[in-house]
Amino acid sequence: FLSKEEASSTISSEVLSQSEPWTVLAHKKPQKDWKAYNPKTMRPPSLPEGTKHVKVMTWNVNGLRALLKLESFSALQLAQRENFDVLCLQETKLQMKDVEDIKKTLIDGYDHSFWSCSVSKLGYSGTAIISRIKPLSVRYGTDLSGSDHDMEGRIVTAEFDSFYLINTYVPNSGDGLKRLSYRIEEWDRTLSNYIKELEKSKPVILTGDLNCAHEEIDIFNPAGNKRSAGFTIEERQSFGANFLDKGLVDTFRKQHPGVIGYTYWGYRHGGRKTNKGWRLDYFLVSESIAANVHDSYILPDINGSDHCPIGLTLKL
Amino acid sequence: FLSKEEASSTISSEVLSQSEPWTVLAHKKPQKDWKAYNPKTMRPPSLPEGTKHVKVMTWNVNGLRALLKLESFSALQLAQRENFDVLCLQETKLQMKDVEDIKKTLIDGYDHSFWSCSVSKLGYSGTAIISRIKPLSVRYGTDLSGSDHDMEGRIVTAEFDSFYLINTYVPNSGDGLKRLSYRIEEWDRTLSNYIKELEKSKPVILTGDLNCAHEEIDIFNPAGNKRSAGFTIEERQSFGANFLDKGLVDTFRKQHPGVIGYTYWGYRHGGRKTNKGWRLDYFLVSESIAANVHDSYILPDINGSDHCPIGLTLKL
DNA sequence: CCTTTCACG
DNA sequence: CGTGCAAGG
Repeated sequence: FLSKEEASSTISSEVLSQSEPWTVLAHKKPQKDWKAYNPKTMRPPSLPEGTKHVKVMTWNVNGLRALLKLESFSALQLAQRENFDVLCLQETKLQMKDVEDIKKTLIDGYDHSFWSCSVSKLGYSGTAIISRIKPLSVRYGTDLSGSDHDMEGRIVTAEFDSFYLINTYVPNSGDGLKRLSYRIEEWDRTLSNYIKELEKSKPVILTGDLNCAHEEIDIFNPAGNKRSAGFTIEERQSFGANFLDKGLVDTFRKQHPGVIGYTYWGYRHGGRKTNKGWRLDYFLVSESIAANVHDSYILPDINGSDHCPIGLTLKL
Repeated sequence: FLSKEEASSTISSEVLSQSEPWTVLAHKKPQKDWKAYNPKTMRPPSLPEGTKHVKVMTWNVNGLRALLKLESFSALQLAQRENFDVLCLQETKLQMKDVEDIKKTLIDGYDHSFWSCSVSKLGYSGTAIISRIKPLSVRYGTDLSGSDHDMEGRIVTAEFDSFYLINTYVPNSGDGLKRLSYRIEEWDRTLSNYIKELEKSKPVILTGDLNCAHEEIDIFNPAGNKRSAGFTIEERQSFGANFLDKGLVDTFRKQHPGVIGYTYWGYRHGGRKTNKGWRLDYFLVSESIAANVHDSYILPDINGSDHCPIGLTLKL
């Protein structure tokens, strides 16, 4: 993973030029005038040389150790291709005891990494921020007083010069929506309040697996998933009320209105092949920096997890 | 598994001519004048055409579904090569719900199969007898009255014209020998009594994973395993008292005195490569038919489990 | 080491 | 379907 040994290897065409799932129609009957997202045609040209900017990527890896075992995947290639400054991970499924070994595999340059692991359930959840820029400060959990009440390793915040970067893995509402009320009344509200506190000093970038497809355009089968975790009306309204209405901008949607861009395809029904996907992973940014977003993009061709990575280029 | 589709395929040299683990010395300092078993040189010539006989094989497969997934293994090839009449399996790790699907994969000719599955712990233990001869009767468990008290699917008996075939997976005494007293006082004694009852009507063949290396010759490191499950003095004495002293003959040992022939190599320390093995799998037969044994043999070159199959050719 | 179940997604 | 755990051997 970001391995030093492979630092001189070239980018493998096997990994980087896959089949193009985003060309598959999102639904048998595409509604209205929606178009499918295509990163090859819909990404803006690179920023002019010398423009000050930061590149952040975020990825729910669904088990980091399993991802690193795949020969088909080299995070080094990802780093070389995307040249990101900061990488946010969710569902690392690491235990604290694994972290030191994983750190050893990071390539040179990404020397600052911050790992939050579940202490209540081993090998569950887990988030991380890996950066080549040293953050001014790092916080685990949402408790501004400093004591960490996030027992499931779901949130890490890194403070940089001009923004806070919050990386979170929002709790899934679960089978039978058993955890729906916790998700909304505890998690979403607490997170929303935490963001408002941080925004008092600096703009915020909220990223990660927010575990909600906000609108019908964000899911392949809206009608059939009205009571599915991640697309209940409760979660969608909470997403609006706690994040968008509080002044965070959904950067992908702002840049690509009417564009279908999924970031998750369940393993269960071979969803990636048929593009039966969901958009669950986001970059939300404070309104004050929304105009600085140069590109909010999706990399649907990166395999190795049921989610794909997404990226944000922000002019500084 | 014994698949119909492959019925016309030839025996793959990949599977059948492996490296020859039996040529590896059993121990750095082989004791006395023990020799390593070599199936290529130590098996008698085939019986003359037309000699009435039965071929029985037995194998602890350590999870039948996993074995069947291996491309390296085709039970058809085993059937073609060994031409067995009856196959006894242990540690199938099947649930009753799996059995019908597994039966469909049996090749033509082996039309009679009898499956015992653990009902107390799913995916644990489990035995089966697969036969091309239809048995006169079949019994699950050791209760002669017929009701089955074997909750762990450890024993199936098939009655044939001239013998009973008992296939068993003897309980492991466990880490810390937690189950040693159950193993000896309950299992071995009950099994011994059951055999004596059956012998009143017909001779008995007892086969399977008896989970005991009887003598020092039957284990690679006797000194280091005196308190290991399967080589405790209690289990070894029980093996002698309950089976050998009661008139059962250890057919491999009778045919091959002073020969090291292991049937199990733990996965944990790559034991198969270094031949750090145990002889845990047996054919014990009633004295009255011991002279009919033509060959009691081991097939150490068959992979796919931590045990290898063993076979018995019995003249009728 | 390897295969099972189980929880979770 | 796939990851990671835990028990069993």
